[in-house]
Amino acid sequence: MSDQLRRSPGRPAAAKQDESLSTSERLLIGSAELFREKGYAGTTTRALSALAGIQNGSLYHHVGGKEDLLYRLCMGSLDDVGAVFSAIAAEDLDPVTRLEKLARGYLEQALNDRDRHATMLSEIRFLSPARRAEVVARRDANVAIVENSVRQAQEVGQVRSDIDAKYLTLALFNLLNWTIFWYNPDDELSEQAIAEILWSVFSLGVTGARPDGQGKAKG
Amino acid sequence: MSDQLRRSPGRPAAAKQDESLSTSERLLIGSAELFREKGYAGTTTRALSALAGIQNGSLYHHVGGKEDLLYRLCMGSLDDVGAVFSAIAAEDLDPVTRLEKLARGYLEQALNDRDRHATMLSEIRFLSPARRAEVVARRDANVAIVENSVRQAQEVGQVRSDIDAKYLTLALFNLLNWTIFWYNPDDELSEQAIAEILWSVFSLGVTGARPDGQGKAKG
DNA sequence: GTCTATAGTGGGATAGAC
DNA sequence: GTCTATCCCACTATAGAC
Repeated sequence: MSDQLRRSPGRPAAAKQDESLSTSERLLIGSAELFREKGYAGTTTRALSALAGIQNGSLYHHVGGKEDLLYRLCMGSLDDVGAVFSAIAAEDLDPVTRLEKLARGYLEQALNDRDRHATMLSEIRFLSPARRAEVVARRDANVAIVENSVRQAQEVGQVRSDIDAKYLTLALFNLLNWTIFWYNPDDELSEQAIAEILWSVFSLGVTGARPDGQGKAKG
Repeated sequence: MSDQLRRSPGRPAAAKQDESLSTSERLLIGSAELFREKGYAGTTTRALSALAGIQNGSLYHHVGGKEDLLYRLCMGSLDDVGAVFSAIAAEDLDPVTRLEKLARGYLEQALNDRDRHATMLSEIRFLSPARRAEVVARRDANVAIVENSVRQAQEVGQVRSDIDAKYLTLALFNLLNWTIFWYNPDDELSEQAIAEILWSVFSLGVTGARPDGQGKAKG
């Protein structure tokens, strides 16, 4: 796994100074930082090289080009999530507990690896069609694991069945994904506290139980 | 209001052909399309000009530069949301009904104006510091209206108080904002059906009521 | 209000020495 | 594995004619 390629949570950009990393590793970490901050199109290979402490020409000894870095970041991020998901899926859990572990595992990965994960979420469109398709397929495989858990939880009656599993899954990822764009580890709440809040809202919202005397405001 | 500057929902890019619009209007609509598709940094002034049916040099008769277009899109989008919010805030509603109307109004705006809204959400970072601060302040004012509604709903006991209004508001915007990036009007579900699902999950998740015999999965 | 032409800059990527 | 030097292209924006 690529644990060592992840910046410590909440640390400022420091790929340049870290002498313990190889140039290729610094390039990967630095590209996640820059792609997140300035976007893929707004990041120059010169800036990437500088952050890794090499000259522009030297970059092409390590990667085929700028798009290579984006591709590796996307696939790496999704592979890490996939590994976490597979481990959870292999456990013997009741569906809603599995769903909770999937959601918490995903958020933990995303928040501890925000540069790479945010890049994966928002810069996929800059990949070539072939690579984009590959990355999207990888992402869809991860989503499918969650959707299956939702469906199983519906089948055993743990989760409301009045909404299709597809849309409950999308709602869950809405809740988790957008967090990456405002979460700040220096703020008052820890990553675990955020996970607690989001799961608390989602799990309650998804069980199908309604408080007396309120019902849908529409009706 | 800038209703006429919005593409019909779900229509493909057509700013170039629409003869009923002025060049400036075509530029604004076209820039939203391109910024959403290729990002601000990935969009060239030549592509913008071409989409509006003029030559590159002519663009500068209408706008000071590329950033102008981004600024106008962001402020326009936020002003429209602000107008909707203000109208709702002026109505005499109980807090949770007001909250529902705010959420539905926001989603309706966002989904009917996806290019501009998505651009506002993801390209703000490319504005100059001064303009970015201005746009962020405008956005925060809109968020504050929702957060106030959440807080009032908590005070009258309509919404759970075990989570700070700030984070319930963030959760709500998580749920709404990310939808823009996957919603497709050509898919099976209408914008109203999506709103129904998301509000259903959020409102239930936020009332604080829990089904018997389940409670928090954490124990 | 639009055109053509172009200034001026900076980009991604390559070549070949060390 | 890194350097310097450079090619070639694309970009934003301007100038001035019509």
